[in-house]
Amino acid sequence: MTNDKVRTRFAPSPTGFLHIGGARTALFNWLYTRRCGGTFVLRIEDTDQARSTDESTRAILDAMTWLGLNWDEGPYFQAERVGIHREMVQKLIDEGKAYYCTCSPGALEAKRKKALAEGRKPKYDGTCRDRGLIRSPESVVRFRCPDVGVTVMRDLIKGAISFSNEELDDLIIERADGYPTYNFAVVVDDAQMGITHVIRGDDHVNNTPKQMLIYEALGCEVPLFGHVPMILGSDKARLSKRHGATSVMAYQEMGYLPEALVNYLVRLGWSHGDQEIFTMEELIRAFSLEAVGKSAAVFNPEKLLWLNQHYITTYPAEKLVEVATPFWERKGFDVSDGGFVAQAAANLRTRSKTLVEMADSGSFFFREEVDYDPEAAAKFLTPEYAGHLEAVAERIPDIVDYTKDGLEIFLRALAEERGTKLKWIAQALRVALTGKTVSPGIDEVMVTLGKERVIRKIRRAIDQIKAGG
RNA sequence: GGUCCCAUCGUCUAGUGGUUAGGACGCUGGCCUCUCACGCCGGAAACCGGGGUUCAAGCCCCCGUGGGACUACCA
Repeated sequence: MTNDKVRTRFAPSPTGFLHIGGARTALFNWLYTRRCGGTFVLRIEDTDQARSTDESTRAILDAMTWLGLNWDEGPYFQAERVGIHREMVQKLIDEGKAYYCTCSPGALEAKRKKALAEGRKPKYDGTCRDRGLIRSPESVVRFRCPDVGVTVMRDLIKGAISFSNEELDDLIIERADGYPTYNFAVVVDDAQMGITHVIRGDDHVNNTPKQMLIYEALGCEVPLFGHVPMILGSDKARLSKRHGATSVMAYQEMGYLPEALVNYLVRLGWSHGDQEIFTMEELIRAFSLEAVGKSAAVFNPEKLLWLNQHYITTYPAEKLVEVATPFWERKGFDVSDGGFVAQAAANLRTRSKTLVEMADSGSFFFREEVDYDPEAAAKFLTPEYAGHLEAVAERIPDIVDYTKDGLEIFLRALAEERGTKLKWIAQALRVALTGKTVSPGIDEVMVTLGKERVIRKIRRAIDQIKAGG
């Protein structure tokens, strides 16, 4: 499978953030390339001067970096390459394979509408095809498409697809402003950059025959194509903002781990037997385009959440601290004690689906004053439990084995001594220490908080009981 | 409208002519248990329809139906 001649590319247009669909396309390209030991090129398709922004370019690069999708060449900027594009346009004109056209957009639009209304196909009628026009300020350049014959694409994912050339249009390859259009620029750039495998979204399938014809007209070798299926929203419509977050970086902000997103995305449309969890190394070894499915997939946030929780619970401790810290910092907490943050994260990891959730549910670790949940307090911060709390606070200084196991033994013994059950003491303590009836194991919480903080919190809870009467 | 693509549990999918149609998320019953999670054991849940081909079809062929993409001087 190793083939270091393989050259792939990811070519986003910088008109917005990197979205989920683009990320998966980039991921498939990346995996395929790494699997082959080839070269992954990044090219920014910014020929649409009006919509492209530097901010978008930076956001796309950031997102790819966050996901771990490094590129070997680039980023190249398509707009900087217009010289080459124009040269190639001129070459086609000189060879009679392209021609100037002065049909106005308005006239074209009218013809399209009329054709549609009459049930005919809205195809360029070839008005300027043989007029032998020369360049003028309002002229565009059209590619002369053969009107007979068949173009067949052997897609790496979808298999052979054939198109009858008769259906193809004399598409515009250079606009009146002198900039190339997508279908032309992409061919010139891919050819010139020696791209061997074009892996992209399957919304490009219908563009492919036109592009293949341009490769041939240019005298360039046609690359191999692999069209990956779209990602849909829950209503089966193409994934968009109204289905929720679609920007990759939005997931970082919501407390997702890049490993989770990568793992989720790769399984959308690709599978390897029954395996659900993959490391990057495993993916690189197992990935293949043949195993990519042909049908569109619906984005399922629940499964992403499950994977995220899986990665949070299994992340190496040091990395977990690293990614979790900013979320507490953002809430204004003191995160200077790395060991303390690490313990808090360790206590919370199995019960957090996202880092945001982890930061929220673990706020009590960082707050001196406990925020008592009214219902919890009403139930457990009562005179009935004050004695238990008092006993715990009094005995803590003398506990030698202040560990999870040691505390469990201590609390059980105390419960027996006081003629109650562990659960009642645990719940009262839980509310005293965390303010809630739901938290990590009470012994773990006590260990993480440390004797002093625990005693202070218990005292404050007792005061609260006395005050509340 | 035309061209092209697609079709197994609600969702992601395994399956390449003979399977009790498997796994995962979610849902759900139970166990574990100081709460909540985690974990473990169990359950409900699918081959879009109709014709062929074949001894045998989820798998092959045809026709429907449904969904999607494209049909720009956007990419």
